[in-house]
Amino acid sequence: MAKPDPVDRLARMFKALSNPNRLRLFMNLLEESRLDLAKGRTHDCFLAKLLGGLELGAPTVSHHVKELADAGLIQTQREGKQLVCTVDPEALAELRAFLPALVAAR
Amino acid sequence: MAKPDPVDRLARMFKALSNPNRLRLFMNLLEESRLDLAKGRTHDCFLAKLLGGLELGAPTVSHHVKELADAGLIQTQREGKQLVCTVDPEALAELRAFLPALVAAR
DNA sequence: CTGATAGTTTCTTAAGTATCGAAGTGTGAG
DNA sequence: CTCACACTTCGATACTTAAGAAACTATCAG
Repeated sequence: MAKPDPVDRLARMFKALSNPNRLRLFMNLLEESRLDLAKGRTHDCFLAKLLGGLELGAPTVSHHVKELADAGLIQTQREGKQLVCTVDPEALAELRAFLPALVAAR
Repeated sequence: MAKPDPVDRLARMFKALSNPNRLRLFMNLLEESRLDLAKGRTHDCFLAKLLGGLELGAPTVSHHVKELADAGLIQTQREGKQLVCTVDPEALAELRAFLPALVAAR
């Protein structure tokens, strides 16, 4: 119903990553995911951890996380007092699908 | 002088790709590049060709192309009456560099 | 229940964006 | 020189965004 156009979906993700602070949040999450995987744990982490030195107010972070979630890049779920964030594998797949074009070009 | 932070540069590129029409323009350029490569020609094409069915006014396209160029994704050069656009290989490299994180996660 | 912690909602403000119409610039053809 | 073509610049308009302050909600410890 919304807009199933794949290009629009992709643009939506890029928009979510177009803000430096949001991009950093997402990259922190990716990094945490890798670390957790290395340790054999599940790849997710809660909000405060994502901040990693960013100087942002709580409302702003909340807003950014929502944007990432709306774009489909991450999933969130409450766990006690904390909000656990997880990278969405499907979104990663879509992003990767954009790359062949990049790799083929050159 | 400006802001050499690589994350900021990346965010800048994502911003340039965050508008559906601009993303389509860029993808068209990538596609043209591949075709031209296949034919042994240089991988670039001029503006009108980029439109590929998009219904945008000339000023809007001009603006979008400028955005892509400012973000470092493409390079432009005048050739007679036309503006020739070329994908910037360095930008592609930077985008690709973002992917290892994507691939490693999962 | 009380308090503390973690995150959310609402509202506001300043700044940025997308698009187009109208007018302007550069180039080549005749 | 004149004209048409391809693109650019300059508004103007309508819309979106980033950020935080203040107030709110949810969860847990004691």
